[in-house]
Amino acid sequence: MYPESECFNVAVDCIVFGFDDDRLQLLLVKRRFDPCRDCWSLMGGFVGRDENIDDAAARILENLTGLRDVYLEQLFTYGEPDRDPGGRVISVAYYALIRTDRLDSEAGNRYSARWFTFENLPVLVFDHTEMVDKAIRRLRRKSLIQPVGFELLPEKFTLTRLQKLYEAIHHRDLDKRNFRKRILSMDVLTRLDEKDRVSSRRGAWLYRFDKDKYDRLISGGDHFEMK
Amino acid sequence: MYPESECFNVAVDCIVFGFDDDRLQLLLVKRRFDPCRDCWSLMGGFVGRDENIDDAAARILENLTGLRDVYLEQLFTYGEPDRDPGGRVISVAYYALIRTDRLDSEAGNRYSARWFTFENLPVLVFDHTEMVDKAIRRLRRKSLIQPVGFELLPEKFTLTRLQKLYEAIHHRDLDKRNFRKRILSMDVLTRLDEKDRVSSRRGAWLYRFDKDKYDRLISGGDHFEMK
DNA sequence: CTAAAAAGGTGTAATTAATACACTAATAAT
DNA sequence: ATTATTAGTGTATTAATTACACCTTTTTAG
Repeated sequence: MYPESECFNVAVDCIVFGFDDDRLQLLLVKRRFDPCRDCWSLMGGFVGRDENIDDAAARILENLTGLRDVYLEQLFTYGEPDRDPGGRVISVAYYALIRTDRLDSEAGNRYSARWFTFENLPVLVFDHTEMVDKAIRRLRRKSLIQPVGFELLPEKFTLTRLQKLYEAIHHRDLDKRNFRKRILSMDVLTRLDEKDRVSSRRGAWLYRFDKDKYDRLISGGDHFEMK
Repeated sequence: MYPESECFNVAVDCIVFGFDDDRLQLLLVKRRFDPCRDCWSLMGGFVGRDENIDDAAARILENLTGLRDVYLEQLFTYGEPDRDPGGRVISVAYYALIRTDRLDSEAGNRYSARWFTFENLPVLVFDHTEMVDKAIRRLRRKSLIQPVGFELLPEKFTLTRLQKLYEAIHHRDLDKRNFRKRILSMDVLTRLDEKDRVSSRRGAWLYRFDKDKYDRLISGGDHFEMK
């Protein structure tokens, strides 16, 4: 500890994205303590004494969702002196991409967690709306150049569903043929010998993201790119 | 202050980019205190009690360079528990783009500051090399989609010099005609009635970046893009 | 049993953007 | 007057992106 220097509470806040009902969703909790008790908020918590910040984010997320090994990326650090009326807290925001089908709803209940679509976001405490805003912009950019979208889908998915995901993230319609042409031409998916018959009478092929193929793409000097 | 929570020293480290001699340069300081006294390091300092983190970065940068109103962008927060052997410090890294011609060399001397090219970087303390690495990647990406490059040039510059800057940032040669075509087609530069005769017998037109034109470009729904 | 409904799946032509490329112009120094 | 040096300019080729429409498969309802 450098004694001549000031000392701050450091927290982590998690922007938790999910994909359900063909919409991008956000998992929010109701604060259980003052200030702003009962307001909607991002899931957060304090960093521990000897804890790495990434680990703190993962711990807090596991607490909320019951999930480990989730895609988690540091977003930005918020440090306005008066951002939290309860005292000065410097907060490192992370965003997470989770598969809603894996969610442990038990865990969520403890925190009165609820999914919200982006069209329906409630007012959030402090600067959390700003955090969400930055997170969605980051996700949009990132999803174009890295295969992060798959983190939001179940292991097996149809191309239509993948397209709906990109449409939800970017909030615009895509052409079916061009979309398929592009994603298939990169050769990062494996088609399974299995069809999904839930959303279609005819049945649609199921695919999974193939990390090995992706690694080969990259080491060949190419990029993942979904413009 | 949330008393149940831990408390951390929070610092800021600045990755300071300059452009001189047709090369991208980095301003480093020699640490004047332990641990790692006399090692090369990024310029850093602690955040003050009621100080906004951006302001802390600006203060530290002004201390080093004598410059205000410098382009400064938060990069990433580093919080490994043992990243600083002198004690746990969470550091918010910023990168700055400065015009080397405006630099107050007096200020720099106080910190034994020196410019280094990227081919010649010394070993840096702690995780500072990682910070630099992230900063250059961010600058590369950012310079393609926002007009941040101009922050590294004097007010007035020739197109050749602007091209050299992009070449230095991206570390690859660009085609002169294609480069000019592109930058001029966006109409964000104003050509002055003035020529630079330092680097050429014939003289080259001087230009300046025109914020108004840029704003018009953006509000017209277009983007700055130097692919 | 056949018609209708609903999603799956496919290819090509037109347009636009990116790239490659080489000479003349102006001026200062010799 | 010649040479050396950087400035400045346009076009043709190639590659990438976009726009666009029909047939297939299967279930359900009449």
